[in-house]
Parts: sequence; C-alpha cells; structure tokens
Amino acid sequence: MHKENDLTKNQQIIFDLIDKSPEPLKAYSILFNVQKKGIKAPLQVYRALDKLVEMGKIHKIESRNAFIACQNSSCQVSKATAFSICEMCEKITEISSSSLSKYLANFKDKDGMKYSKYNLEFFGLCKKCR
Amino acid sequence: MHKENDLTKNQQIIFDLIDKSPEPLKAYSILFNVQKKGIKAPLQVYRALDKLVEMGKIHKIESRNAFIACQNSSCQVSKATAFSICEMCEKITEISSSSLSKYLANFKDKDGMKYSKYNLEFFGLCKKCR
DNA sequence: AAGTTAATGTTATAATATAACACTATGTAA
DNA sequence: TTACATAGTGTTATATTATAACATTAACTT
Repeated sequence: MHKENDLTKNQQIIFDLIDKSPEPLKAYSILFNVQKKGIKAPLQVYRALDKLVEMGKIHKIESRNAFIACQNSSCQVSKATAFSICEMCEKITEISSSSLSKYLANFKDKDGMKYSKYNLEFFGLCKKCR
Repeated sequence: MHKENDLTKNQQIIFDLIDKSPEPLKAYSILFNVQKKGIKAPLQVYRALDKLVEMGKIHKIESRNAFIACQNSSCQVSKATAFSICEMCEKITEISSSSLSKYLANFKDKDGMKYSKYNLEFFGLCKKCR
C-alpha cells in the first residue's frame, strides 16, 4: 500500500535538498545539485517539483521561479500561501498568520466570489536590510 | 520637458496593444504582434514592459508570465496588486477592493513588519466556469 | 497473472528573459 | 549652444526556465 505522503526516490532526493536549504532553490540549481545522485535531466526535476507542490510539501515563489519547503507543518495541500520577500537580500519567509489566512479565505470579490486558493507575496526590506 | 506619464514610442506601442487586449498577453506574443511596427527583438519588448510595470500602467501576472493593463485608473505606481484567476478558462481580473488593500497595507508580520508592496493572486473558477 | 496507473529516463525543443555593446534622443546646466 | 548626463533604442548572442514526445519500469489493484 502506498501511503499518502510517501515520496518516491526522486521526490525524496529533491525534497531533502530543498528542505535543508536556507533559501529558495531554482530548478536548474536543484538539477546541478542532484546530478551526483543520478538525476540527470530537467524533466526529472520539474516532475518531482510539480508533485511536491501538489502535495504541499514545497511552494513555488512565483515572482522568483524558486522553490521553498513548506514551513507550516500542518500544511498538506498547497492552496493558500503567503510570503515576505526582501528586495535587498532576497530573504524569503513563509508567513503563517491565521488572521491573514482567515481574512483571505473569506474575502469575497465584487461578484461575491470566494477563493480558497491564493498566493500572496509581500515585498519590502527585512530587518537586516532596513 | 518630459512629462511624468509620457510614453516613449516603443512603450506606447506596447501599452496600446496590452490595453486593448481582453486578456493578459505574454512577452513573445506581444513581440509577434508588434513586429510590423518595427519592434523586432525580445529586449525591446522586455524593456518597455519593465518601464510600464514600474510606472504602474501594466501589471505582471507572475504565475502566468503575462501582462495586463492596470484597470485601476488612479494607480500610478505598481505596488499593491490583486487578481482573480480562473483555473479553467484563464480569465484574469484585477481586484480593486479598498478593504482588501487596506487590510494588506496594514498587515504586520510576526516581527511587526509592514509591507506596502505586495502581489496577491486568487485562484478559482469564474462565474461562467462554475 | 493481467491490467492499470504513476513514476522514470532520455532526447530534443519550446518559451521566457537578460548580457553586452554601440548608438540616438532628450533633458540639464555652464 | 556646447558639453554633459541620463534614458531609450537597436542588435546579436546567449542564458534561464519549462515542456513535448516516447519508451521503459515500478507499484498498486483485482
């Protein structure tokens, strides 16, 4: 039986790399780092990334084309994400604020539509760079 | 004297195209469409796009690598943007909600940091696609 | 064991974006 | 009005990000 959260070999290798990285990683930097483990082609990386995003184990920082491990241990599915991005040093942090997530999950547009899935990126200067 | 909001030739051509498009346009689709007007190279497009984004005349939909004219006529600088994206038909709409923008502009992270610049993308199904 | 689905490996290529350099137009200030 | 500075342009080449297509292998289901 295949448990929900079992990772396949490639997925595990790539998740481990992202998870232990202090900063978001880009696909080709991941590729370079896992070539010694037998992952040789971009597609192998992108396929694993797709699945990991789908499972919510990692998130994509869209404005940076980079991937970060989910900091929010309870997060099972990638639906609702928020990040702060320092425009000086590029430090990126996942924000977990229940008031923010509640506000956004309950937000209705002018047609009354709700959206349970969203991605929010805040830009500014981090403490160090101010 | 160069007025704040005067556009240069290339900027004007590219802004006009995006502005009259019912949907966000991608850089190379823009390139294809303006070749008859003498804009021949990707860089010419990207440079104009960068400036237009900087001026707040257009916004980039990060998750789609596409550009849309700002719907919010008062918007002068691209700082705070929010969009709804239909995952079925890819219809993309700029959200202008003062309560949302106030909430986000006043949001403080756990270090007390505020971010006046952000980009928010909501995903779901539009009315037609539900 | 047979069928089904998901993941892998591989080659090639598409799509998105920037570097570097020469040149032109425009604005500023002596 | 000349010199200087700054912003925009044109061009070639190349870097970066991502997917198509197809053959194969592994894992789950009955």
